[in-house]
Amino acid sequence: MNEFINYILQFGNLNQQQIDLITNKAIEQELEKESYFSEAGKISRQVGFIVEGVTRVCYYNNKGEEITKYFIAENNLVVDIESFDNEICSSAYVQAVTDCKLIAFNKKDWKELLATIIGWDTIVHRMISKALIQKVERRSPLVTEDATERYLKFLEIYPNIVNRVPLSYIASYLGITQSSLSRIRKNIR
Amino acid sequence: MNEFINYILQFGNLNQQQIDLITNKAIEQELEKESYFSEAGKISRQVGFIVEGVTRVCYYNNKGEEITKYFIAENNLVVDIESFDNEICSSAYVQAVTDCKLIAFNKKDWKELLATIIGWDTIVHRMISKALIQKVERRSPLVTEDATERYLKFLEIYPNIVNRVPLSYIASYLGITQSSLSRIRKNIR
DNA sequence: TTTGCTTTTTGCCATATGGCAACTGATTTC
DNA sequence: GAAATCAGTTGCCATATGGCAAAAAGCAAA
Repeated sequence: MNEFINYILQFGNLNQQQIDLITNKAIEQELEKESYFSEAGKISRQVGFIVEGVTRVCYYNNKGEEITKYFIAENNLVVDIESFDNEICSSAYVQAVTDCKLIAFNKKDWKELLATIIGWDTIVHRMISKALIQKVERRSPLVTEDATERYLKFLEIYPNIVNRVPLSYIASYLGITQSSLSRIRKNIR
Repeated sequence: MNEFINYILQFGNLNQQQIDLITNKAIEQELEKESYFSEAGKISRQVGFIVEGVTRVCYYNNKGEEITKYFIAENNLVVDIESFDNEICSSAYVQAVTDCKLIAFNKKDWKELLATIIGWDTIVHRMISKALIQKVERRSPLVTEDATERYLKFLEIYPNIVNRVPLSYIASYLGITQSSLSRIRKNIR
């Protein structure tokens, strides 16, 4: 739980009482490898924070290929914000890539906290904005770079997850085939 | 100005008095083709809304190539939110691709509005979030598709700007060379 | 119209990546 | 320990895209 408190305090100040309110609503949750935190076609009803493990957001393109849109590892929020906020169906899956431990809030509690704690909405907006900006900044450069550079960039951005996720997931994140990625890795060493 | 009012009212309600407050702070501004709304290395100090014209956000990669990160056309906010909010230097240019008319707010006025108008902060957060989500959703699929599909997707997303921007900008947006894009266009017809 | 300038198209060849299938190596299951 | 399974690697060849330079087309100024 400390990790989460530290995380949110990066974005604004809260007193102990407020922190306790938040902590009381938090549900510790385990997510088994391969299982889903939220699914395409359903409305996302939880906000999560990853304490341990790696997840990914993925979807299927019109050729039926599974595409990894991004990875989310420890100490990050995990929420399909568009689905959660607007109560519309999600278009992507959030899947545990390894066994995960998370802290989660259901929608009712989350709303209650927003209504109760002065300044919590600002903190939330900052957290969400930062996460969204990060997604753009990470994904965008991939479009214009060749496969090797993309992979190197992936290593920079996610230094701790290369050895924890299947090659095929990384390949689909980078927009190349698994074979190509395998060859690229050989050439880098 | 009406376009802007309609735009913000999509994200929440405001009474006439509040709208007037906003309108009074708004500065109508023209931006000549090729000139910059904000520049890399500087802190962005304005929030803009495009009434007419097309802009793009671009930067230079480590090979010195100019990359178009995205286009922003009429009826959209234009702001480097990370730079504006956190007062850090921007890493990208916002450039007029055609002559533009915009409505702009300087930082002081913008802050004043946020402090004065109840609910304005929520509206702003919604506008920004939506814009950010849109950026992710538009840019992300490009990574995994081939050049022709990217171009078709570009046409869908930006139906009204193909003929208003140089081919080279579109090519750099799609992460392909201008020659390739030219050939792709030939094949599509 | 002519001239000059910019943008777009095209040709030629090189190279990166894809597609597919076989192979290897590690891990699990019986 | 043998067999099955799964993830990753490799080989072979096809194809898309890049790099570069020249040609063509479009556009604006004189």
